[in-house]
Amino acid sequence: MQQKIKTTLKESDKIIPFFKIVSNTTRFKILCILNEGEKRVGEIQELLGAKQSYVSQQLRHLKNAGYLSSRREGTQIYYQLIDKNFPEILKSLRKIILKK
Amino acid sequence: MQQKIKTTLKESDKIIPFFKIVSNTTRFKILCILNEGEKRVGEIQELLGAKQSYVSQQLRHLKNAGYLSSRREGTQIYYQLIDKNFPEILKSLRKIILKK
DNA sequence: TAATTAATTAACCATTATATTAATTACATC
DNA sequence: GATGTAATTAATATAATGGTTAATTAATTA
Repeated sequence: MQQKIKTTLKESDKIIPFFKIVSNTTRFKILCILNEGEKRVGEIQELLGAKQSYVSQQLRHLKNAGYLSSRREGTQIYYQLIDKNFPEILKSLRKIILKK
Repeated sequence: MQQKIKTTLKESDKIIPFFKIVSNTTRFKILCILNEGEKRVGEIQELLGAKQSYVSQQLRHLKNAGYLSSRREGTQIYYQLIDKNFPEILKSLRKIILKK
């Protein structure tokens, strides 16, 4: 059993970075929004009711962490979710925490 | 679809507090340790290799948030997990993130 | 090429989180 | 009641986050 604990503690290094990313409200919501499909920065900003510059900062953060990719179209930039785990995790957490 | 996003954004208030708790390495590890069964503060401290006072602070934090309960036995205090969701969430995340 | 729009980046400040050290409480034993 | 041990609490210093405003880049259009 003590061995089982040690194994779990080692694994935590792979799980905690995910928690650090999604423990920020804005970042978590961005992931939820993009989980429904690609969006422009302006659309995300509008849905969140947040400052554009702050949304942009968090988008960059999420992109650097490997959760998002982006493409430019004229003056607008579209972001999309590239993480394979997030949709599954969200689905699973909704089921457990919200009983849905 | 836009409606679906709004629903998810509202729900996030119920999910994010969990992330804030477990995004701290010490707190997450404490939950993992206690997931295997009740433990004394000293045992937890030893498994983590952390300062006793810091472990104690995080135990209080987790207790205040409703994740733990405690009982005294002589000079020692035993903590145990009372959250029903955590074990299930951990199991689920291990499966998704670690493919186990 | 000046003006406009969309988005990013930089600079900054307030708040919160992390972690340490010192002081305190609570119990047990001599 | 003095001593020792286990744990908590208080006080504090430092690092990290959250969030704002202002400046900058990049593309578009008059």
